[in-house]
Amino acid sequence: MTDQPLVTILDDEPDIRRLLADTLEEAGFRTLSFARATEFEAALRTTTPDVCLVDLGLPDRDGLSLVHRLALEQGATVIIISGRAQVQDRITGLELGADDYIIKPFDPSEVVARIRARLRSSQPKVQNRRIARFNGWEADFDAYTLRSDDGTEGSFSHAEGEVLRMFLESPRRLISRQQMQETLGGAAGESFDRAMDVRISRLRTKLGEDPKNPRLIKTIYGAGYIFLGDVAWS
Amino acid sequence: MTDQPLVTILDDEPDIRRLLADTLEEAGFRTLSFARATEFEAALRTTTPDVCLVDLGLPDRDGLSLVHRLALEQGATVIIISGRAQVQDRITGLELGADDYIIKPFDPSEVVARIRARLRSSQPKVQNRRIARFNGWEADFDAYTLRSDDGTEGSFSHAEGEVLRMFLESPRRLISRQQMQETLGGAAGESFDRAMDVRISRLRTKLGEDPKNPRLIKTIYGAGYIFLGDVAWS
DNA sequence: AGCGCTTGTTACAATTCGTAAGAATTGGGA
DNA sequence: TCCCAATTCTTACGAATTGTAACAAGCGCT
Repeated sequence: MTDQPLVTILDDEPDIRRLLADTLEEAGFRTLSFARATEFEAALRTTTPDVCLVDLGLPDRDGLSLVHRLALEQGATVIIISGRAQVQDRITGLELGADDYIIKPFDPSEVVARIRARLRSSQPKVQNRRIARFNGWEADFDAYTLRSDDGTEGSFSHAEGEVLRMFLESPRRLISRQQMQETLGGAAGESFDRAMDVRISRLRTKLGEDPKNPRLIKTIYGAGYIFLGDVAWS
Repeated sequence: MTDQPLVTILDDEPDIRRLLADTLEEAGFRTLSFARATEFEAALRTTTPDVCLVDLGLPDRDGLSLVHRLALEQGATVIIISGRAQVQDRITGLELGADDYIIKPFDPSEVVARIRARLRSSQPKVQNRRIARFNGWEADFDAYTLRSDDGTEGSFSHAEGEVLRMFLESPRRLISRQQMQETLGGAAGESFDRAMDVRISRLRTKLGEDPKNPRLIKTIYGAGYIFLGDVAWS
């Protein structure tokens, strides 16, 4: 799959084959179409498709046993396309090893989307770091680090991170004290609200805020806090 | 994961939650149910579900952005359950990273079958992968050796390897102390062992970590540990 | 038994974080 | 404008959590 992914189409109706092939190629896939299972199986000996679309109810073979062999024994990714819409049909199809089950009549765009979903899940999952950039700062919520554009690098604790995350998730929006306590798990502690202040105070210090004139975390007297900043998550 | 797969259910309707939980548990899954996205996200910091069922149209958050963060950024397996049956809804859901899209009203048995299909496709990762490379290190779990790119070569013990493997199998994920005790055979209800700390301390030493500023194994006070590193198994 | 390696336990140092207390700030009314 | 009470900020301290060195127990090998 170094190039474009290869999708095979196995269906006895020429119209369906053509519709699928056109849509998929337009979406950037290579396709190979087959009308009969025997042809398809012959081709499998020389090619390894990334996804196999298989129509059930083929004339020359029991579709389900084909799916079973393909999926469970050969480890291929199989999507069933079938006119049989009963729940029981879908369940047996999936239990025989199919990765998805699409009902006719289908929307070609949805087929594309479902193929992409399958390809995605077979890719090695690269976990992105949860990083937020704002006003000259970069907060890494996996590494618990806070880097400034001027080079200073520090770290924040878990409790500080919870507060910072709340701010960064809803910038330029008033966050009431009570709201904070609820989301930050202060279920039992009644005097937890003082702790909140301390967390914010410590966070302000780490962000280099001027106590007289905070630019990022502003206090709204009697209402809560508001975080001013242009946040971009990545 | 070693035990039965864990499925999380996020839906604001209690009846749906109960229906899904009952069916899934009867089918042999462990389940965790949540009514609101914030609770669910809080739990995600300490647990790693195998499959997440997410209802769109939650009151307290935009469901699609949640799916996006879950699926593409955190690499979770997400199945959307939604009352919105339009093709376009399904396509956007899938393109945002969902692995499947089930329409309400659904048949619980089909949900089970689709969950199984997802688990099946993520199975091959538990194969004979015994060598991991990460951030200039190479850990061989057959030879119990640890090689660094700069040439130094050492070995690690079985106990150290257990911890290291846990980290390498879920990088950038918070691993709670309790979770470690459970998977590493420690009996529950035991007086809290400091043994885990010592294992980690020794592992840190072997990885050449700076005690003041660990780069790979970070401690989250009151929560657990997190392993930062780009892991590639072979 | 003797040796080396691994692993758990203990003890003490370091860090985190809530609480308390007093200082500072805000907003409304005299 | 000035004053006062409510609210918020900051600092210090202590309990809980975690790091790590030192010691001891267990195991395999010769």
